Amino acid sequence: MSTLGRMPPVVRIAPSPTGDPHVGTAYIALFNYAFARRHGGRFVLRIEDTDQERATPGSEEAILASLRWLGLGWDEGPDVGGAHGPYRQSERLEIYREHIDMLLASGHAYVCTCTRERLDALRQQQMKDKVRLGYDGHCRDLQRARDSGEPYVVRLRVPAEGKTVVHDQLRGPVEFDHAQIDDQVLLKSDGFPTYHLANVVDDHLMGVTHVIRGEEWLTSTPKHVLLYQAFGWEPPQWHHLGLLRNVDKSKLSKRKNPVSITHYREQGYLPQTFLNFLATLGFSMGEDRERFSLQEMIDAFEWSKVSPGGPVFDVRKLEAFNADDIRALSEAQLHERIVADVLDPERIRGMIRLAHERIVRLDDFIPYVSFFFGGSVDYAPVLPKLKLKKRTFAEAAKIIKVFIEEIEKDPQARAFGPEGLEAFARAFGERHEWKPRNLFTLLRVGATGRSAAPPLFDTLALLGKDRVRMRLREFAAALLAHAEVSK
RNA sequence: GGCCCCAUAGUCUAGCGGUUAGGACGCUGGGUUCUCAUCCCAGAAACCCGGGUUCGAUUCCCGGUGGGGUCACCA
Repeated sequence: MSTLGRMPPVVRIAPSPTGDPHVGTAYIALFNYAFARRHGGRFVLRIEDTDQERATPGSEEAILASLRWLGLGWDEGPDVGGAHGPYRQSERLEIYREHIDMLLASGHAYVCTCTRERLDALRQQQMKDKVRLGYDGHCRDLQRARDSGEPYVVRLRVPAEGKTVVHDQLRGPVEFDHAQIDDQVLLKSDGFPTYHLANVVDDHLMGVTHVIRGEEWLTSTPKHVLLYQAFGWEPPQWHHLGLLRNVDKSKLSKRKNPVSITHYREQGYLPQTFLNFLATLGFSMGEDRERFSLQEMIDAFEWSKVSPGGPVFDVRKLEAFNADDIRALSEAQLHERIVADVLDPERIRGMIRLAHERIVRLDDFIPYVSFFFGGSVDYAPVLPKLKLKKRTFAEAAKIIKVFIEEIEKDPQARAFGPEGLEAFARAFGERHEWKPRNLFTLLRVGATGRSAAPPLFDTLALLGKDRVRMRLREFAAALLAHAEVSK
């Protein structure tokens, strides 16, 4: 019989610093936090920075700041320390190496020297033959040496026969045939562990008793169970929460929705309101009550009150909650919130820098920078005046959409700094045969709703990625609508 | 496509074998208000389909359908 139930639980949130702090991270963190606090347990924050290619500078700080803003504090983490550190996976490489040695020695893992080319070809062939995708076990029984100088990875030796059952606390037992499970890479050729290895080793070493995470992990959980068994450790209790969705029901993504917590903060949603809204997505108090504080959620938290489906993140209800809560604030409190979240000194300084040479009187400042605030802008006044120089409105809409897409594919543009954006935009224009002047006009109007604005790339950077993306999406739609009526 | 998860109004949800299927957002109509917002009242709107089990299924079981996730040296 497990002893897990009697000990205070230990849970964790394990974000990957690959971009802006994601709403989904806050969502998962909230449920972990509420569960831990409900039972007097520990909440650990661990940074999963094992992907060197996707690591983004400043991302870790932004994630910590966002969670702190929401009031989801952690007991152990990279900034506060704790008994099980370090709390950044990039600082735990030695630990993973030792555990890889253990698995190799016990035969639960093996060295694989297959090249990318071979694996790519294999995948192509499997897709062509319409058979299950996955590693074919080429190196499985070959006893490859690690010291030959040849690049290698280490793979999990999944038993050929049988099955593994994941006892998900929200969904009941879920069975997976071993024939369905790939020989997962545990150690990459750059010496870094993959999520699967690092996650299991760290969770065990940090004493994590309950893994509360998104449903996207459910299908890889049998691999994790196998790893616990290989090490001879007792696995934690699994809880896979439904995934937040876009309005079209697909997994919440920046392509279709603003997803950075920073964006919601700058838009002026109150932290406790934002949390309350997230809580109603999947958790229900009962008694027809949906307005409650974090503390009230903690006091009432039970898994039976959590539903497994993936809820749509519909900002309209959040808006209603927020309006309600703003009304309930005193004037002093409202003042404090506006100063802290909307008039953030750093953002204001950025606006002052841009307005400095362009205003006549001091109070021109507010109207001049007004487009930096708020969400959508009205394109109706500028659309009739927009000159496209031999391009149709449909073409313009198209290029805007492609622009939004390609931002994410470019590391420089993704970071959303002025220089990176400009370099990207110029190259983008060349690639798609759009003159900078015409392309930039389009971007300016789309992002600001004005034909005259401060230098484009400083402006975009200061507006923030989510706001720009959201407005450009709406602008593309407005261009299309305009094309229709002017036919 | 294989495997896995999920399924009550447009959206978030309550329900845990017998209910006029409840609440919230949104929507519609009306009232209060100099306008707007607030506030108040009223209304339209849901159990995916087909088989079982049962005296009785929204509720339990099976199948289908639909949606989602996942199949990387990303997490």
